[in-house]
This record gives sequence, structure tokens and C-alpha cells, in this order.
Amino acid sequence: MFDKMCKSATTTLEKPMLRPTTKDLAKEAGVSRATVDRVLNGRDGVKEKTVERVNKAIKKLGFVRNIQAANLARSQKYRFVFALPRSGDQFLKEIIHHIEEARSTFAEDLIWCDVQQIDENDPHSISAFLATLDAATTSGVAIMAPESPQLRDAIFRLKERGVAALPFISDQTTMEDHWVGMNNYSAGATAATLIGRFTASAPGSIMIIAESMQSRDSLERRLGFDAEISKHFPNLRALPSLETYGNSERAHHIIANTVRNNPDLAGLYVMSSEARAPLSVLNDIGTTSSIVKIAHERTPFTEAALRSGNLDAIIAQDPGHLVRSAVRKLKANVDKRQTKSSQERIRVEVILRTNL
Amino acid sequence: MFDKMCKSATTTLEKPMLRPTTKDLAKEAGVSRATVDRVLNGRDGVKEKTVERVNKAIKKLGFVRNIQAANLARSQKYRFVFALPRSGDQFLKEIIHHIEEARSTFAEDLIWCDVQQIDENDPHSISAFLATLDAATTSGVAIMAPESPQLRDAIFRLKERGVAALPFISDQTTMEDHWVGMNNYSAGATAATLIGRFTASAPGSIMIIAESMQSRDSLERRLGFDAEISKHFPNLRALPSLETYGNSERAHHIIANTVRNNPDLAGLYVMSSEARAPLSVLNDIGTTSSIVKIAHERTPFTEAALRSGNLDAIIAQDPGHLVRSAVRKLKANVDKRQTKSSQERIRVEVILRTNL
DNA sequence: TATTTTTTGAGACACGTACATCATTTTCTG
DNA sequence: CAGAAAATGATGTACGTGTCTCAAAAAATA
Repeated sequence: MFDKMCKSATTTLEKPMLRPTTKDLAKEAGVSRATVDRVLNGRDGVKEKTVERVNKAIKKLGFVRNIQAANLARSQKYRFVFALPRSGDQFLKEIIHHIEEARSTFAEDLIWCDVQQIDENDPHSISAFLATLDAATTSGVAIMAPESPQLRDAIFRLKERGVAALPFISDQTTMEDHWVGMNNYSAGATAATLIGRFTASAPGSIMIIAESMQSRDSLERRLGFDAEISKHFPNLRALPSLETYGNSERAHHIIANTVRNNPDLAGLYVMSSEARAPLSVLNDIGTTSSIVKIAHERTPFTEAALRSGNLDAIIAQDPGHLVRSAVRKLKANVDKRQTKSSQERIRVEVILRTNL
Repeated sequence: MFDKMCKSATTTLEKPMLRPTTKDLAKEAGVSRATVDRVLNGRDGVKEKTVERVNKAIKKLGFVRNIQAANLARSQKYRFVFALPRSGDQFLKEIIHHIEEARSTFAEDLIWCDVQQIDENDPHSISAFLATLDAATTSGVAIMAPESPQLRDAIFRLKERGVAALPFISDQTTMEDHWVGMNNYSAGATAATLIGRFTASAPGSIMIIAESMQSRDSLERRLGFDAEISKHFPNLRALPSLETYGNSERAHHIIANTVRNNPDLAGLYVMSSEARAPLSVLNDIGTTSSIVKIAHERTPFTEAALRSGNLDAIIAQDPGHLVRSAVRKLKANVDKRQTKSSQERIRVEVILRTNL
């Protein structure tokens, strides 16, 4: 099969030369299979010159190691842990659901995923948990938790022990682009664009609600939001961020206050992934008339709100994509490969009633 | 490794029982490996009772066949062909680019993809090309072409010959959900929502442009658009679809005409994936002032237009996702598996300047 | 019951790579 | 140049499955 597609350029037809194997490599480089193996797996005791010869042969033949066969040979399996907050957040439930759903898909690639819920606000217990993981049982961890020095250290030690670590949804400054999640600045700016355009350049103020402004995510969303508003919608005025601390009584209080003090309220932006409390408070108060409302993350609640018109748009990141992307990145890390960045970019999705 | 994670429930620790193999299956079912193989690969000459015994063992042990090892054993490789139109469409270029970019990723799974450009408006030549493909050289084809009886027949015959066929981006009625592409009705409705909300309920008419209204895609987008406009934006009036037939002079003529006859023009919806001609014509005419403009697909042109404010939003489907999804579906077909539908759903993306 | 047919078992080899052992060659060192 | 050290080769086994052959057992038929 496939003789046509990658037959060697020579006229000899005896060997179809499908995909070069280590054997072909050895012949091409004029060394033994054992030496090829030493080079491929970075074992020492090989002369520099020989290494180069093999590498040249790799290039010439376009050799790509058959990872499937390699994994078979070394009985490589992958076990990844998702360290997630313990909260009852609907978005989190979506994430967990997708992890479980993806199990059977991943199983085919010998990947097993577990969820471990952690107390995201206790850096000590997080790092204590991470310290229990070792390479013998765990190949990698995706960690969703706010950044802290302790966490940073714990991640560093994980890597030393040969366990891959990957910031998940919550960003960690130190990691550059080695994380999985959407660009929160862009998300905030997008919320601003939508509110700005939906309110049709009528003047007004915008209420912004977060669970807490301690997290990088909220800060960046706010930054993006403000930048966009001030640059393109000077008619609108973004109010200071309200923090609910996950407490619905407090939410009711501060929201009611803000509504009372800002009769020109034109928009609402819920930055945290839990929009139930703010929206229900607003409904209770009864001034929801013509306010443009935007929230984060697609959940049963936000979907229903969008359908009923109680929400105008959702800014979301695809939970399934988040999970799969994290797994692919962790696996690539274990395999010592690079991931294709274009595939792993998490989109800032705009969801309206019509493209639910 | 991983003894802890899936050790058998018994107290015997000798065999960690990582993942059951055909050997374990044979033992459990009380048959030989040969018989297990016969059952697994559907060969005949096995008593019904024995088949059941093996199936029961599969269930009991939770056996999942190691596809990687299986592919290794049978030297299974995959070769997929993308049969795409010959046009110079920028969106098409994006697709082709992503196919090429994905090559190295796919190569690891022993998948090879080729692009074959076809004359999408000549059903005869399409089916002639498809007739040249056989299972010996090609495991599957993704076909992007308008539906026609000839194409339908050709696809049917492909399947008979053991070649998987998959409608790609262009829908084929007969295929139910066995295709890859976005929901065009939803896409049209989303365009309508955006235009409706961006124009802020001021009355006005909307110009709708397509290359041709012959294709299902355009028809469905139009349907979705009209439904949404009539239901939620009675102040807006969607004009009859203009067909450019890919001819820019014609485009200029009909667009100029429409602009002249509709001084209340409030919006523009370019339904086809090539927005260059319509937009430049509109710019030439010079009445682009406050018209809300929406086009399809993310290309260098539409991106630039979005940045410069010459376009208000893009309705897009991710070309990379389209390509990968097609390959996964074709592979699943060859492997006789089901694909996880949630992963394969192509989102109707809304792209604004802020979430480019 | 004898014979044929169907069903099952046992075993070997293959796929491409990893990994280990031991022998052999080459290179370096004193 | 002898001896030690380094580099390389040769070879075997393993991973989990597919595929083949041949023999053995079981079931169906005459």
C-alpha cells in the first residue's frame, strides 16, 4: 500500500521505502542499529562525528521515529492529573465533565486522566498535594490555581522530579506561553466592544462584577475592557469593579447600591465565570430593562439566560478544547516534542443566541 | 509504572494488570488467542456461543484494543485526499495552508494528506477523479464541492470500493451529520443578530451579496439570516440576494445599483467566502459611512478590513479545526470507530477586532 | 460408526522501537 | 607498543496485535 505516495526517487522498485526505519537509518549512516539507537535516545558514549553522521542520515531520509512503536516497546503510558479548585462553579463542572468524556478518546492513546480537587486559595495545601506526585505514577499535572510563590516553587520541584506541569486556565506569570487558556485581555476588550456597540453610542455607565480582583484573570480582563472602552466608546463610563467574594448577600447589597447610584446604567459585564448571583440580583431589583448584559463561560445557566434574553452575549473558551489542549501539551512535553501552537490557541469565543 | 492507578481488585499483586491484552482476554474467556483474534476481527468460523463468551470477557475486563500495536502489526497507514475547488479564493488558501501545516502532526500517526484541486462546477470531472481513487492507495477523501447526482453516485461507489468519503465544508443533503462544516443556518442568523444589534434598531435596508445562490451553503445562510431579521429586527429590511458570479465588473454594477436605489442602506452581509470585490466596490462608491458590514471567513483580507474598521465582524469557521476534524473523522471511519461528536462540531465563530 | 465439516488451539513470524549484554574494534594514554 | 578506555557492533528479548499454517478436537452428516 502507498507505494505511489512515497516511493524513493531511484528507479529501483524492489523496496518501496514507505517510511524509513531505524534499520534504513543505520544503513544510510553506515553504522549499526545499536549506535542509531544510542544517538536517537541521547545515550552517551558516541563520538561526536558519529552522532553527526546519524543526524545527517536522519535529515537525508526524513526519518521520523514511530512513536507508537516506541511507546509499545517501552510500555509507555501516560497519566495526567487535573488539579482543579474545589468550588461548585458550573464552569468547573463543565470542565470536569469534558475530562470524563474525553477519557475513552484518550484511552486509545494510552492516556489516563484523573481529577483532583484542591483548595485553590490555600497555596500550602496545593503545594503539599503537588509534592505527593512523582514520575512513577504521574506523567504530568494541569494546575488551575491562582499564582503564588509556593505554587511556583512546587511547580519547579515537580519538573525536577520529571513530572510535567502546566498552568491551566489560570495564568502563571512565569510560564510565558506554556499554559492553556484564553487571552484574558482580549476577552475583556471583546466584552467592551460588544457592550459598546450594542448600546449604540448612547451615554451611560457600565457595572463590572467579579468574584475577586485578586486573580490575574480578572485583572487582565478589566485592563482589556477599560482600554477598549476608553479608546472607542468615550460615551461609556466603566464603574469600579465590584467584588462579590462569592457571597450572594454581599452581591445583592453592592449591586443594589450601584444600581441606585447610577441611573444611567447601560451595561453589565460579569467577569467571573459564575454569573448566577449577579444576574438574579439584577432581576430581583427589576431594572433590567435595556441594560446590555455580558457574562463569561458557557454553562447551563448562561445558555438559558442567553435564550431567554436575560443575557446578550457570552464570552467563552471551549471547555472541551481546553481539556484536550492541556492533554496534548502535557503529552508533547513527556514525548519531548513541540506542540503546534496554532492548534493550541484557545479562542475568545463570542456566543450569541444564534450561534449557541 | 502506574500500578497504583489500575491495579486489579484482587489481592494478588503479582500481575499489575495495567490494561488487559488479548492474552488476558483469552484466559478470561477460556479460549485461545487465535479465537479471540477471530472474534475481534470479525472473521467467521466461530460458534455463536464462543463469540458471546469472548464478548462477555471483553466487557468484564474492559478490554480496549491497542490500536497503535494493531496498526504496527498490520503496517496500517492512512492516506487521505482533500478534493478542493480550483478557485483562487483566499479562504481556500487558508485551508490548504492548514493541511500542509498539519502534515508533520499527522505524520506521527502514520497519516499522509494530499490536496487535489478539482473543477468544482463540473460534476463529471469530479466523479471522474473520484473514480480513480482506490483503497490500495487512498483510505479516504474529503470532498468540497456542491452537491449533484453524479457526485452522490461517485461517493456511493467510493464507499463500495472501501474508500471513506466525507463532505467537507460544502454540505451534501444525503449525508445527515456525516460531514464537516459549520451550521450555515446558524451562521446566517448570527450575521443577522450582529447587524441588527449594531445598527441599534434604526430602520434601514440590508444588502446581501453572494457569489451564487445555487449552493446549499448560501441558501441556508440566507434562510437563517431572514428568519432572524424578521423575527427580531422588524425595522430592518433584507434586500434580495445579489449574485456576483465571481465577476467583479458585474459586482460593481449591481452593487452600485443597489446603493443608488436604497438610500437607507444600513447593513451589508457578504455571504460568500470571498469578500474582496464587494467591499472594494463599496469603498469606490464612497457611501460606506455608517453601514454595518459583515463577511465570512477569516483571511488576510478580512482580518485587515476588521482592523481598519472597514468590516465590523467576521463570521468564521476555524480552518485548522476543519482540516483536523476531517482527518479525525476519516481515520475513525477507517478504524471503524465512532468520533466524539462534541469535539467535531465546527463552531460558528464571531470575530471582532478585539478577538482576532 | 465412519467420514466429512466445522470449530478451536498451538505456534511462529512480523511490525518498529527500546533496552540490555557481551564481544569486538578503534582510539587514547602512559 | 602495551594496556586501558572508549566507541561500536552483533544479537537477543520485549511490547500488543495481526496473520498465517497446521494440527487437534468437536460437531454434523452420511
